[in-house]
Amino acid sequence: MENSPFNLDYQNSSTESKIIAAFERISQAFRVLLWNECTKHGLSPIQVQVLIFVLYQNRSKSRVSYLASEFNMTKATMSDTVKALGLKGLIEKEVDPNDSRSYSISLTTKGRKIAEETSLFSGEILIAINKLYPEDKENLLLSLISIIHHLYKTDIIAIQRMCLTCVHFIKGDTDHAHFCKLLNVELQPKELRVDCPEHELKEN
Amino acid sequence: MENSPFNLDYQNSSTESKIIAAFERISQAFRVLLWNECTKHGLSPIQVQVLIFVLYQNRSKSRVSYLASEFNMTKATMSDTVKALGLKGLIEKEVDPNDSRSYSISLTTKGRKIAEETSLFSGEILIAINKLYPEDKENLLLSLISIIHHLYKTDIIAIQRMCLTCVHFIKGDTDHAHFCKLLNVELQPKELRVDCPEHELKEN
DNA sequence: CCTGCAAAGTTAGGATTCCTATCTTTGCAG
DNA sequence: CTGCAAAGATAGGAATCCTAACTTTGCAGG
Repeated sequence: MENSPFNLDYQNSSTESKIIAAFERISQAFRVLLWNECTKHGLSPIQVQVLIFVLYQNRSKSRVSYLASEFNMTKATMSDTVKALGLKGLIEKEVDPNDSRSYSISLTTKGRKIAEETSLFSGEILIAINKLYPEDKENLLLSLISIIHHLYKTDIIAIQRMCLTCVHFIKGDTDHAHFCKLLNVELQPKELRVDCPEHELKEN
Repeated sequence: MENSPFNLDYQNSSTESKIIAAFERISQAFRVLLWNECTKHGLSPIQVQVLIFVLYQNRSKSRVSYLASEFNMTKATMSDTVKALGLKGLIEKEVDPNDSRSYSISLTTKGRKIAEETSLFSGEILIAINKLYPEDKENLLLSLISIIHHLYKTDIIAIQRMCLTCVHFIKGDTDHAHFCKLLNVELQPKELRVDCPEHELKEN
C-alpha cells in the first residue's frame, strides 16, 4: 500500500464493487435532497418520510408499529415522531374500531400539502434518470428489482412491497405474462411495482 | 383518492418513479447494514464511514474539511468525530509540513483492522449484484455512472471521484478508448471508476 | 370465566449526533 | 504589516433514537 504511489487495485477489479460505490453516491444524493427539503419546512428527515409514506400507502399501514419497522426504528422513536407530527397539526389519529389499542394516522389538509410538496424532493434525480434511453431505464429497473428481491430473500431487508412477494401476484412464464389478482390486470415486466400500496406479504 | 379502494395511479405511471423507489429501498439496505456493523464495534455510522474512507482514499483527502464536505456535515461535527476516533486510538494525526493549521489522519493498526472488517459490510449487497448476468451488471454500472454524472452537472452532488470529471481523464470517441493520463492506461467503459483515490477535479 | 401472555403504544431517561456561533492560529495578498 | 480568509477547535443546545419499564387491550388454553 505504501510502496506504490497509486492504489491501482482499488476498485479496479470488479464491476460489482463499483456498482456499490455508485449506489452509495446516489444514496447520498437522496439524503442531501431530503435534508434540504426538511430544513425548508422545519421538519426532521424521518418526519418528512412519514408524511410521504402516509400520503401514498394505505391506511392499514399507517400505524406506529408498521412505520417503525418500515423505517428500521423502535416503536418508542416512532411514537415520538408521530406525536411531534400531531402537535404540529400535520396528522390526525383515528382509533381502530376493532382494536382500541391501535390507531392509524391520516394527513390533515396542512399535512397533505407539505407531503405533496416534499414528495417532489427526488424530482431532480428523476430528471437525471430521464436522460437515459428508454430501454436502459427498463433494464435498470429490472436489475434493481432483481437486487432487491435477492436482498429480501437473504433477509437483508425485511420490508418491501414488490409484486414478487405479494399474495396477489401470479408469476408468469414464457407463455404468460405476470398477473395481479387484486387489480385484475396483466403485468408486463416494466409494469412490476416496487412499492405498491396494496401489497400484502406472501408467507413462505 | 378516497373514492377508489385502490390507488391505481401511484407508481403505475412511470418507470422513473419506480426506479427512485427502488433506489430508496437499496439505500435503506445500506443504512441497515452499516448500522449493524457499527453496533458490533461500538462506533457510530459516521465514524465507520470515516475509517473506511481513510482506508481507501489517499492522504491529501483525509482532512477535516474534506471529510466534512464529503459527508455533508459541518467542520465542527467532523472535528468532533475525528477527535472521538483519536481518543479510541483508531487514527493518528500528522501535521502538514506545508501548513501547520492543517493535518491529515491515518489509520493505526487497530483502526485499519476495524476499517477492513467493516468495509465488507456491503458484502451481502455485492452477492445480490452478482446474481445478475455480466452484461446486465455492466449496463447497470453505466446507467448509474450516467445518473451520477448528471447529478453532478446539475449541482445536486458536489463531490464525487469519477473519471468523467477528473483532470487525468481523456474522453474517447468511436475510434479511441477513454484514457487515464495518470495511470497511463486505456479505459474500457466498464473500467471507468466511480470513486478513484487519485481523482482530481477538473475545473469548468 | 379467568389467568397468563403477547401485542400496541407511551413514557422516562440518557447517550449521541450534529447544528450554530464564536474563537485561535496560520497563511497569504496587497 | 495589515486585513482577510481558511483550518480546525470549543461550547452550548436542539433533536434523534435508543433501552427499559409501564399501561391497556386482545386472545388463547384450561
